[in-house]
Amino acid sequence: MEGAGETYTITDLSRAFGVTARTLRFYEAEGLLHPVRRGRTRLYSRADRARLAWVLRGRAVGFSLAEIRELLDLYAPGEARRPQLEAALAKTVERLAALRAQRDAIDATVTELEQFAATLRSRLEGDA
Amino acid sequence: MEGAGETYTITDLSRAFGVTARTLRFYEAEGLLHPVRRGRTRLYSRADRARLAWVLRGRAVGFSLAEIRELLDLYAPGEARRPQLEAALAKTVERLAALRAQRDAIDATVTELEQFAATLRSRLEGDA
DNA sequence: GCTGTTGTTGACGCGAACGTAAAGGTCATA
DNA sequence: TATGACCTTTACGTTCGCGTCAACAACAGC
Repeated sequence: MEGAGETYTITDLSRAFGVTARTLRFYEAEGLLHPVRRGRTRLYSRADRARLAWVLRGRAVGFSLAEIRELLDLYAPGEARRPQLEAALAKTVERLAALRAQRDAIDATVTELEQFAATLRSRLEGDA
Repeated sequence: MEGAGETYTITDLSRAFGVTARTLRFYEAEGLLHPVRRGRTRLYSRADRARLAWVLRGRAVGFSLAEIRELLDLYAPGEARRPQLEAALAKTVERLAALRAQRDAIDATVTELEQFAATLRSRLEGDA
């Protein structure tokens, strides 16, 4: 019974998520992560791990780091007054709409690529 | 009965698609569009229009311009020999897999954001 | 004590996707 | 003819998301 849950070094996390240490330091500089320090070295908590997972998924779906930071800040209100809750809800709804639109665009592209693949296959067969 | 179908000026197209003329010239320099010239000024055909639509949708779903150019080139084979058809098919299948993965990531994020929105709403209601 | 591994903070570099002048051609219209 | 609208090329500037040294500290093992 030492402290409060596991901690991770920067290489632990970088390996676990397939990013470089540089990336993690950059994310910290951009306000996306806030690891504590033991001396000078960074110690990442499980909360930091979860935040990182969020960051990477956000990035994968096309959010900019600035947008991701916004969303993360909405997630960690601390003390949340009504107008801020409303603002958070509004922004969240906004993001949802954008994400759904993006998914629709992807679906449309997938459909077209599937058709293209089908014509390619038929041309290959007819050539056999 | 003049020529072969409508043509568009650079501002026609930029307005129609909500991009700047600079963007269209840039896409041409990158080999994504190939408008003909009347004198020095660019004339875009309906085929160019369709290509542009493809480019913008590709960009919206996260493709780089280089990837988009690849796909466009696959679409316009001219004379297609078997190994090139096979290569085109392979790349297309690859893109499809990537797109489906991205869509899944988006779905997961949408789900989480919906839950977050729900908790925000309940906190706002309980506060009423 | 030396080497190696892992960590740190700058600071400069880079590719992608354009933005933004700068300097000028062409055409219509007043 | 000159004023403006629209087009051109050339070329440097900018933002984002890191990569890549450089120079140093801290600790482990031989």
